[in-house]
Amino acid sequence: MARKAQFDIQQFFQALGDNTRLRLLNLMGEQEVCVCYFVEILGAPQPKISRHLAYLRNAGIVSARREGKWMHYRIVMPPHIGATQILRQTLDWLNEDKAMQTDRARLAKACCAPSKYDLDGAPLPAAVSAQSCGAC
Amino acid sequence: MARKAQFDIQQFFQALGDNTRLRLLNLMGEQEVCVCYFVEILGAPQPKISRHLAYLRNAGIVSARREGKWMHYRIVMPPHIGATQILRQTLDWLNEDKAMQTDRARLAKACCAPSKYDLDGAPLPAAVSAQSCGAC
DNA sequence: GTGACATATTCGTCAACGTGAATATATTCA
DNA sequence: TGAATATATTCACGTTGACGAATATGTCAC
Repeated sequence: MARKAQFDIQQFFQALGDNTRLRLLNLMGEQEVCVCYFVEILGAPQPKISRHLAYLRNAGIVSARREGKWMHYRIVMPPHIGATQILRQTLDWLNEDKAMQTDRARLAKACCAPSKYDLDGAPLPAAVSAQSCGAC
Repeated sequence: MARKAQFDIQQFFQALGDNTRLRLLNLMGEQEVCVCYFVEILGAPQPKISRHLAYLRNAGIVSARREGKWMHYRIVMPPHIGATQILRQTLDWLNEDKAMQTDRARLAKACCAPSKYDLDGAPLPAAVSAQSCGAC
């Protein structure tokens, strides 16, 4: 018993109906991102980020992976192809938004920026570590 | 001043995050539908239907047209193409749901069914009146 | 005008959500 | 073991949303 709940349309859209969560999804895009970058880039208190990530996880939209002290979150495409397409469409939509572009730009150069959260040693997002980060 | 507010992503998804509203959108599909059919088919109190329709209207997803005593609602595709595609995708998704199919089937034959709301004389949905409703 | 009908709005209540502050848990290092 | 760091959870509070019940508005027929 206590089976994993079936994917819920209503819950899916509710999860997308918050700007903070949209910003998180926008930053994840196709890559895995460490929580500390969310905190740094959104400039929001860490518990707030954590709660929204838990909400997304509970809705089945993201999954988490622990790596030492750090937690990595990534988007997991829904089991339903329609939902997957909607999610991709949404990410494309966010791509066009000015503020969202700024967020992504800040993530791209986060490996160079000092921060109050001290990201030295924090795991880099996949896309950043894959390239050599020319800005450094 | 008091310009029409810009289309809001967050509000858009919030509007989709309720099952009653999803049922309403599913019934509208591409056609215009009279409120009395919503009340009849959803089997919900009329004020509840009206409030959800107002919510959708406020989010810019549907528009209303008065025809005598009756109000017709229809989906109005959002000004942003990405939102339009998401909305279409959502309608396709709903199309696959069993309960949503039942709702649409009941709308299709609503012109034949007697009802406590007495739909005699109520305006028929466009798709129903266009065809000759073979079931009658 | 009055009455009947279709729809919209208001009111009160309750649950869900978003938030900051504080605290708890988990992991690593010494 | 204990300290330091990263993340999660809890608590209290204000806001929003969904709801049933009651009421208001708008339109038509007479």
